[in-house]
Amino acid sequence: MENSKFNRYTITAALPYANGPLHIGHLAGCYIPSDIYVRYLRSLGKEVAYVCGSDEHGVAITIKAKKEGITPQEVVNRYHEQMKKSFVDFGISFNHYSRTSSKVHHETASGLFRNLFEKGEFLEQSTEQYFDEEAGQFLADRYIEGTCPKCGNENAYGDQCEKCGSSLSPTDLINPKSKLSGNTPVLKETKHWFLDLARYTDFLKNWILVEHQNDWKNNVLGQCRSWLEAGDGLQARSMTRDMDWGIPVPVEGAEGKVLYVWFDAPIGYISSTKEWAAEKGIDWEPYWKSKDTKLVHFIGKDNIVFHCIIFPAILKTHGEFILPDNVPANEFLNLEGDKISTSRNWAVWLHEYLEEFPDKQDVLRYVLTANAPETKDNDFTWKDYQSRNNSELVAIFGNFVNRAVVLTHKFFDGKVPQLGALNDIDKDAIETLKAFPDKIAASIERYRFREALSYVMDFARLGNKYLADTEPWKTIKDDKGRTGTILNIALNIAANLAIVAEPFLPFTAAKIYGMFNMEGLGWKDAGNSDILETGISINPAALLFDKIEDHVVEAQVNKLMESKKQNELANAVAAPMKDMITYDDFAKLDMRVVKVLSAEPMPKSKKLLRLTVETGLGVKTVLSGVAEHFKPEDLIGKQVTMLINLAPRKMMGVDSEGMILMAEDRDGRLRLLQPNEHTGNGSTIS
RNA sequence: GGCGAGGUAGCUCAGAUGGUUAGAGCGCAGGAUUCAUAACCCUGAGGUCAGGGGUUCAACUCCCCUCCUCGCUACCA
Repeated sequence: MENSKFNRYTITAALPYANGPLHIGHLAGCYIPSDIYVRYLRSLGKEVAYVCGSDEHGVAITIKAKKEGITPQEVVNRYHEQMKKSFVDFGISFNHYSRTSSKVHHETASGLFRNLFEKGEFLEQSTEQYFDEEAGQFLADRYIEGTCPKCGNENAYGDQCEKCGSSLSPTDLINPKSKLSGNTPVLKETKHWFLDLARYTDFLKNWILVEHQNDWKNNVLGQCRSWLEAGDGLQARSMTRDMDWGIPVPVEGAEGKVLYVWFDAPIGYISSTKEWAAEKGIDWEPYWKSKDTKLVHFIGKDNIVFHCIIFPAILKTHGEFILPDNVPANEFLNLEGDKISTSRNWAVWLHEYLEEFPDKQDVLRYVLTANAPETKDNDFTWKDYQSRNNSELVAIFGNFVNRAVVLTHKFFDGKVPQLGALNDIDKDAIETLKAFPDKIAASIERYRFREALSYVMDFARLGNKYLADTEPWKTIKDDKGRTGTILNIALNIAANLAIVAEPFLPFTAAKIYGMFNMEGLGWKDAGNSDILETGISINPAALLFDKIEDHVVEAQVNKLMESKKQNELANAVAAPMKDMITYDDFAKLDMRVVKVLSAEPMPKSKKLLRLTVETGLGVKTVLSGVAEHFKPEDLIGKQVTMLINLAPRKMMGVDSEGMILMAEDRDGRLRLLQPNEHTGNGSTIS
């Protein structure tokens, strides 16, 4: 929407989850884009509240705490401080960085819940959940472990199996065990409060798919469409959980229950704004309730549903709040071709980066912006990092500023020389200079930061070209006045460059401001060719960027390869032995050697093959999830091992009458188990 | 399989509402230059715009089908 109708801005960046340090994916996903946007707005002189904070609730944190033998509060305290420091270190310029364990946030979130509750917005539903009788509490999905019904992994969680990636519900698990006591949990009834999202479907469809069809990003609209237009519509979502870590549900009869972390997290933006306003002694409400406030949520694509569907539904229902004008979600950043992963240590950690690349925050900011995953997943590679540093930041940007300053010191004693008569080259350069700020601004306002940044580089190129065309090192020999004119213009290009680069490269801009003794300048000054007054002294040139040598990035790649090796080593440990069983348990299994008669892909399935086998007791049909490992012709005619007395199970409309046994390698590859010589079909195995 | 997002020069990516010889940066090859961190500046070579149909005077851009990648979702008894 047009900015002219807005008098203030509330800009939010996704609350980072306080269970680990920050990495480059976090920066690229939402903190750098939001920071660029905010710095630009401030440069324009706009009123901005840029808020964020640590997301400290949720089960994952309680599990981590338990594992380390400390309290959840101790876990979040550790990461809250570390993340907060990383943001400061990288120049992410929040007005306020809060945390969801704060008092203000507890009050705000329960207040909002209470408001919806009193309006009768929640559906109260009782469901059966696993309960640990010894610990006396209901178990979150993640607190239940058991055997994955799909791959047999004994350590699958109640919500998903990390080995085969299936998403599960706790009742799917075989032999569920409580992670609290190790006991088998029992099913017990529990009551929860659900937000009936289906009621907002029409409103959301109109608001997102009609009103914002032209100004929201494609990937965001697509995700919303897939939720809003799904066959069975929006499902009611429980806004409460049985847990003791979080914000207590402020309703009678809700003892031992807390607000769902995704209910309370976005409200953290409001709480953070409140804290900031209170410190500043101003009213927070206009930032969330005035129609002339522009609210923008910067997030990663994993958060789209919460920020475009659930949170707006909550705000809308409350009635007093404004809705986001835009939710410019980024896609994901990969690292050297692989998905970034905290648990696999496949990441570039911000705190480590700064230790190894001190004072190079802007280089990372630059690379992550130039290659930001704005429209699709992108890959960060150290080679690209090096190349962008050396051939763009050093060779174009840094080099230009350095040339202008060095020449000025060489020929004019470090004082801005006087502007004389202008020729066509000068006039063209000044014209081009005037046009850049608007061009860059237009891209920023459309959330196209990589494009905006490329214009900033073009601006630096203009400076280099101007020097190459005018050749002041030649004119100095017989025309000092002309040389002065050239350098005056070149220095003013550099000064302008600092202003438009500031949102992207704040540390570098500050260095240039320091070199030129510039103060109090903003976007409104950009485009003028007389920012630097004649006669003022500028400081000696200091290099803005340094070349990065091959061995430096090679070391980084090696470091990553090392963690990959460590992971393989960790995975190389064979799965632990299952519980002891008796011979009788074993004897119940009827395993046979069978021969595959036919095999064909199951229509409409990626993973299933439909096999018919001769069991010696007749032909049986088996559906086997091996289509990604074997072609039908790899199996036909082969003898394999089969469990034949497994109860039939219908899949995709076909009864599967047993299970083909496979060996699974640690890399997930499957192998057939075959007798070493031909054996009669139906031979027993014991 | 369903839904969503992508598949454009060696690499990373741009290409509103369809319209002249499809663009940029990097890399590469020539040239020019020496103020500058051998950097800058100029020129050039590279693409049947995943593939196949269709609509149109005209399609990278619209429609249909197929293939590939990624995300969510279902199916590994």
